[in-house]
Amino acid sequence: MSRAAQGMPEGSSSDAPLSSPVVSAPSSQSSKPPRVLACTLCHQRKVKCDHNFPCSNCIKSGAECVPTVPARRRPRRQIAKRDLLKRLRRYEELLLRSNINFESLPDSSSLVETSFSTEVDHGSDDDENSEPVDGTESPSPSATAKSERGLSYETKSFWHAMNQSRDDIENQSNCPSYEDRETMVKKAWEQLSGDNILLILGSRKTAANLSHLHPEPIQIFRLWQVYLDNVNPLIKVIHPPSTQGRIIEAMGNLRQISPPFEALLFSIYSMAVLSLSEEDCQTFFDCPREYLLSRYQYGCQQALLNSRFLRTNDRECLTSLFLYSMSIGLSTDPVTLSSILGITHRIARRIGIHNEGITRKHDPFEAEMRRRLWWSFALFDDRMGGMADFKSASLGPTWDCSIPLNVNDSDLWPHMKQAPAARGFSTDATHVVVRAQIGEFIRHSKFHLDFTDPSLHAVARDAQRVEVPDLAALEKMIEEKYLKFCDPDIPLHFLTIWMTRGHMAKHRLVEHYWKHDGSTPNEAAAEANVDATMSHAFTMLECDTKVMTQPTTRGYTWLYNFYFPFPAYLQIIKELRRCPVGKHAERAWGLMDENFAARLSTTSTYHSPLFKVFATTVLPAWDAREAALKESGQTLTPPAMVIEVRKGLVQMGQSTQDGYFPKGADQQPGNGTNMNDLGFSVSMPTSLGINGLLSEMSNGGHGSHGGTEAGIFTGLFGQTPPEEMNPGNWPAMGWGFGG
DNA sequence: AACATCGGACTTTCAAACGG
DNA sequence: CGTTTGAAAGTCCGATGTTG
Repeated sequence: MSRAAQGMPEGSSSDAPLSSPVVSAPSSQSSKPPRVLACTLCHQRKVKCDHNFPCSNCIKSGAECVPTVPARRRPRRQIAKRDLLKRLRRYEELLLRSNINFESLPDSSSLVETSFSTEVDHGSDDDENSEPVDGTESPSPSATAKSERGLSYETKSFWHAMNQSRDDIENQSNCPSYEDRETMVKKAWEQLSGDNILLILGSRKTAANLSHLHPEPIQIFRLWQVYLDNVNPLIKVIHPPSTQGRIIEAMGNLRQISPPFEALLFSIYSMAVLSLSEEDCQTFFDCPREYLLSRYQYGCQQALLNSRFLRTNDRECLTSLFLYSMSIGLSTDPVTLSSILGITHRIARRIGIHNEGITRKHDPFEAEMRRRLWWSFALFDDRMGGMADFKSASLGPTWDCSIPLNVNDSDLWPHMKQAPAARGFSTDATHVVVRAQIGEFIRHSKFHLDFTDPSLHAVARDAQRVEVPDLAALEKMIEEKYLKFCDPDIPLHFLTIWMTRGHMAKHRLVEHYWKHDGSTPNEAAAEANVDATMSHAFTMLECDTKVMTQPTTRGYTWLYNFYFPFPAYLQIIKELRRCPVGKHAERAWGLMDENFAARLSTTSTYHSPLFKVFATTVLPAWDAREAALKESGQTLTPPAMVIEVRKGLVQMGQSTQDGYFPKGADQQPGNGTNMNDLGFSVSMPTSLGINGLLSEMSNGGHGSHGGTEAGIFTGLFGQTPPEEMNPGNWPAMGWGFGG
């Protein structure tokens, strides 16, 4: 056995890899060739690595060869010294007891204490994320802030409470304070778990070098520009003026980026690619969109692992996790995504970005970025929760994070002393502020809570702002305070105007269902109900079509792919089945046809279970209309939507004569479908197709009905045989559609 | 038989201690 | 400030287990 060769990086000399060599001693200025570490897989498997990239082992096993970055060297442990001194003191005691004379060390007991403190200091040595506790971990008790509504949402500190009752004896001793103990306990947990807790995105013992996954500098800049154009205006979780310089700096040395910032970079790339079309990706990057997306999402995963994101206190790391979650949103199912968002939610709450009391302890810039992140997260989480039939998503009354300020990016700067005043006109942040305003109302509203968690009514009552008593008042306020200042010629403003109006219509529709459970006193009232619901549904479709057909807002559709207006379709189809040639029919078919053309007609695939559900919802309504008109001797040309849908069914190998609900249509295991291709926005396993669509209905708007109606629709359809999905049966199945 | 896992012997690195 | 020390980091052999 040639042990002499062990530990020698054999590939480190002439045959060093062309890319991704890892320098283990960056501080060294010597001309020594950089040390190349074994790749993560060889390291983990404890086998000889040839130090090439990719290495022969990885090539052989078909694994991705990920170079290792050297672990941060931990300071030496002081514990041995402490043990020695402790032991020495014990032996001295024994000598004393045995009446043996000896020369004692001067005050060895104090030395023990000293070294104990030293040990505490070194306890957290290796945690890259153990950045200074910035007030987020253990809020000072004196600062238990009351929110502007008089309610305190900040929790008491158990450790501090213990400290309050500390007796004098303990005060006099050299015992660490309870706050110190809290830190010690936390650090001990970190030491105990090491890096083996990285269970979510995989686990590895060593950090990976990701420099080879970054695009070329010019492409980094292009992706950043795409992010600024398409993504940032809709969520505002990154502050461009202060981030751009850091990106340029990072481009200079991609190997020295801090893990959280690297995660942020990859999340920016991922979101930028998400917002681009296939053609754009080919034109700008000469690569398939799918390839770019998975490459940068993989980079983001690895960077998050390097950042130890599960233990992070870093707002930017959390931002990366949020953006990463969004970027996978269109290619995974809502249940999985909702679970991942659950982790994000837990981290966010641990950091305290939902809590105004904690947020206000930060400088105005950081506080504002925390609010923007929380609101974007809460709205998205709520949307995904709704689609996953998870009723207790983020949008509830149990937190007090303020609405982001309506300010321009140039009004904010890191370490600013005074928070900027909100502008009285439209700004860079208007879109997110309007979304938050609606979310703020919805999360306290009775109809929302009745559909999510009625036990929170008392909390909502205490916190509800009186100045916005109902949806009509909210709509008026939003129109006058924000939309009035929007210029429809500016794409973002155009989007803000029409999406807001569409979402308001959706909330009115939901509220209507909540108020009117189907029992109407007379014919006239029933007619008025139908008129109202149809009017809301029409508005939803009109607004959605406006946005989806506007070429200048094409870059923004990535977000609104999550919001297919299925509630409108269901409401309209239900009414058309009831009354195929009624007063609403003409307009209804026209609007659905236009919306279908804007949302779905470009699809080339008809193999989705969601398409089947859509088809089997629409076609019976058209057949009913045809039959009714035939009776009166009229003939009709079917709208393009009906022709397309029929064509799609034929392509699927299903004849309409076989019935609209082919056997097992929704029961094929593992038949995942990317609904983005259909404009439905999510990919989901077949078995989730119906619920997903239903939650689309439940949540077709603003992401404000987390789990609201989803459960109701699931209750209606979740376990029912396909035949019972006939919209004609809806009213009989427990939920009042007003019929 | 081929491949994967992992204990542990061994080497390398470098922060801290030491000594002049 | 150069040298020494020794703990931490890194390498990978070879025994053993698993799989096809």
